[in-house]
Amino acid sequence: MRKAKQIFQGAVDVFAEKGFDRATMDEVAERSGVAKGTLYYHFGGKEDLIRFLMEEGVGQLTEHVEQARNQSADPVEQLRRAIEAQIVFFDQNREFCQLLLKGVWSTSDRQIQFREIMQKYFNQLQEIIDAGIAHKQLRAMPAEWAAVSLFGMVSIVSLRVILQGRPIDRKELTEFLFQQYLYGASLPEEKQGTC
Amino acid sequence: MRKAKQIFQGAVDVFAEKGFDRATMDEVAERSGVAKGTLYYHFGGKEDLIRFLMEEGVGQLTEHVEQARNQSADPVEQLRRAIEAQIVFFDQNREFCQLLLKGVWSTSDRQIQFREIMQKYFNQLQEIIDAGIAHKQLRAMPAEWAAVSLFGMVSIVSLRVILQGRPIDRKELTEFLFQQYLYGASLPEEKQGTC
Amino acid sequence: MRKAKQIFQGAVDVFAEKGFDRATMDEVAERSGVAKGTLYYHFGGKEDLIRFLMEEGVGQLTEHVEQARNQSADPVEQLRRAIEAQIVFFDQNREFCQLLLKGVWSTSDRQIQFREIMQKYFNQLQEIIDAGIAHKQLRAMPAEWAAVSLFGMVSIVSLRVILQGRPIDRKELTEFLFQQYLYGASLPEEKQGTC
Amino acid sequence: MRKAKQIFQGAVDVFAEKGFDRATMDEVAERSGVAKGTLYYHFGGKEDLIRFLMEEGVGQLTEHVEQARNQSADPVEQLRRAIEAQIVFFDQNREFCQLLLKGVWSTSDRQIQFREIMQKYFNQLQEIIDAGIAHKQLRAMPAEWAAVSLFGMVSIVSLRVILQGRPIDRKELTEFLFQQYLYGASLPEEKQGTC
DNA sequence: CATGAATGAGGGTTCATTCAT
DNA sequence: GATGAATGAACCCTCATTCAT
Repeated sequence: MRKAKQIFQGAVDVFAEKGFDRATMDEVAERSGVAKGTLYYHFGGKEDLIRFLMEEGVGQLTEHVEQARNQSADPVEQLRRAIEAQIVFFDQNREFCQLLLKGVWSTSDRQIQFREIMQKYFNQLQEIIDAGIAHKQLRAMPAEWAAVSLFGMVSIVSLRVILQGRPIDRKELTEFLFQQYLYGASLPEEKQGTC
Repeated sequence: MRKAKQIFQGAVDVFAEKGFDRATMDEVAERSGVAKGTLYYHFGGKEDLIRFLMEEGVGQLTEHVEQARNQSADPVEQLRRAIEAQIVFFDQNREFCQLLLKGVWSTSDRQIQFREIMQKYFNQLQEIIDAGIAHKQLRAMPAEWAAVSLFGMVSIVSLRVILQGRPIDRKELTEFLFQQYLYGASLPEEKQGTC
Repeated sequence: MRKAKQIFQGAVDVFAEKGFDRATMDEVAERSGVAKGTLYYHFGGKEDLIRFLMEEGVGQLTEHVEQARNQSADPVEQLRRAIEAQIVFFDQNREFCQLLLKGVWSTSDRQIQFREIMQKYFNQLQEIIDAGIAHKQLRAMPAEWAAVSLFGMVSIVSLRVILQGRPIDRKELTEFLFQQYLYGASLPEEKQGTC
Repeated sequence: MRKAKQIFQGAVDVFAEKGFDRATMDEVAERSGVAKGTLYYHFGGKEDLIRFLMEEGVGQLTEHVEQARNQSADPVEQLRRAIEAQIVFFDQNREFCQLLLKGVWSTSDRQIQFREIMQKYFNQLQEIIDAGIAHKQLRAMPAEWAAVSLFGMVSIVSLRVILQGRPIDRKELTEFLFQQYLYGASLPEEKQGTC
């Protein structure tokens, strides 16, 4: 089982750097420190390896966010923690972050399985949003769109920062995205009226 | 020049369907209705063709949004029109929409040139946002993040709908995203205080 | 079309020498004097190439025997000519002869298609035998077995001689096999009784 | 020694089904119910295993025919019994039958060793034929060709029947082949003259 | 004796690119 | 301008063999 772990790490690195199609199994093997045959001893092939990577990674992300979320019962607070947890996870797993977003937009053969894999994660966000709506803390809106747009916002900005190679100021980014998502871009004063 | 147009269309289709790496020049030629040699007569090669596609497409998108934006002087109204224009453009150019988002996440070799290509578009969004901040209609925030997160939200949700194969209700989607982006997910009542 | 001919020749040589499975496409290309890619430009792949070879070769053999046979109306004479024609053909196409017999015994995936290909040839032999039986020149017997056993006798002995690298004495071998097939191994005297 | 027996059986099955080259040591191990390493503990390698299989099998066949033959002193009767014994053996060892015939036509590397292995068997047939000629029961003919053509006839027809998956009617097939080999395809009446 | 994880040379196939026509 | 036959580097994968346990 030692080698399987090595392969996982090496594969994430290579796939993140080169993309799924341009990455070669040769390079995965080399970067993992195992022989090419070993890849095929542990995984069925390239596509199988990719699927495993995505499932494993999204599983970890989901669990990570789940834990963060469960530390509060308040939907809005859960939202903040979920955003923060996603940012932290992406920051800690920069390669996987790239991998994930590549997977999301990948070829339609893979799109289907990725969509299934991602669904677990989206469902979790939807639960939070639905709870927020039920508690009258969030306005009524299509929960699916709301979840997807949240994911889009958070990940696209996170990745942008990651790709610039800069360290992420997690607090600052969380705060920005939380504010943005919850209260939007308009001036608070304006919203709160001229009483 | 007739052939070049054919190639453009065929290439967009094929690349959108298969992704940049899985699409073959053979298939591009076939779908374009030209011989393979002709591709190389008009374009330097695969990467050159891809770059041309992206520049051309993003140019069209930018121009499309630019026009929509210029119909109003009010930054907030410009924002609404920009969002709507992007949605309309994506809806009218579904293949290119997929292409664009694939390009964004593509291999780091291409990422650099794509980032440059996209910059024109982001700049435009930033201008609007900066103007909004200057006019005290939007709250102060990092304009780059604001632009990127807007783009992320709009495109990720648009693509999601497109991929589901459903027709887009442009008005409804625009309204949702505009509201979401400007006022966020929280209840308006709460924001507007208890006057 | 020039290259296709080259490939045919090279492929027959290599497959005959190494067998279908041990022969490599690399070697076929090299021996044909074309690049490896060219093989795949002209043929779908290894299996396709093999199938083409067999069909083409058996077609030629069948036609060759057909012509020889048609020079006489007498079934027994046709039989003699068919045997001779097969021996001549094998002697002239020693590589293909080996190929053919390898194909016959090959893996069950290929066995099916080979059996179909061979059927054309067997049918021809059966026709001759059936005619002989109808004309009371041959004894009544299951025509399929008779055809197959004829083919087995002729080819197995031919190949044995070919593999020993000796030149075939076509007349002598034809005579032996014709006598053997028609009158068997027993003494003519014995058969013709002690009148 | 238990394992060696298991391997023998599994190997015969797999090699007969897939052919020597397409069969893998993995599958032999699996079908034998032993670990892959065990194969290499008992046999030197794949080629060694193949050679062992062939020698063992041909040895059994030779012995089987030897016994049948020895039950009569008459060369012609010996011939009949030899044919029958070969058919019975093939029928009882269908997998080996396929294996044997695959081996005969195999790659020239193996052809040499197979030819040596088969020689024992051919020698036996030649002995019978030579005795028949000496006793004036068979006509004078090259004993090698006579033996090889006998083998070819019997085995090619036997395998044909086996591959069709039909049960062999041993008596009927023996009779046909014996008649065919001894008296040929021509009408007996014609042969026995018009006394 | 027996095992099975690990290996890496080698095979079939793909595909961007070239060039003679 | 346009073509398509030809190319060969590079890829994914297989499988006989080894060796530490």
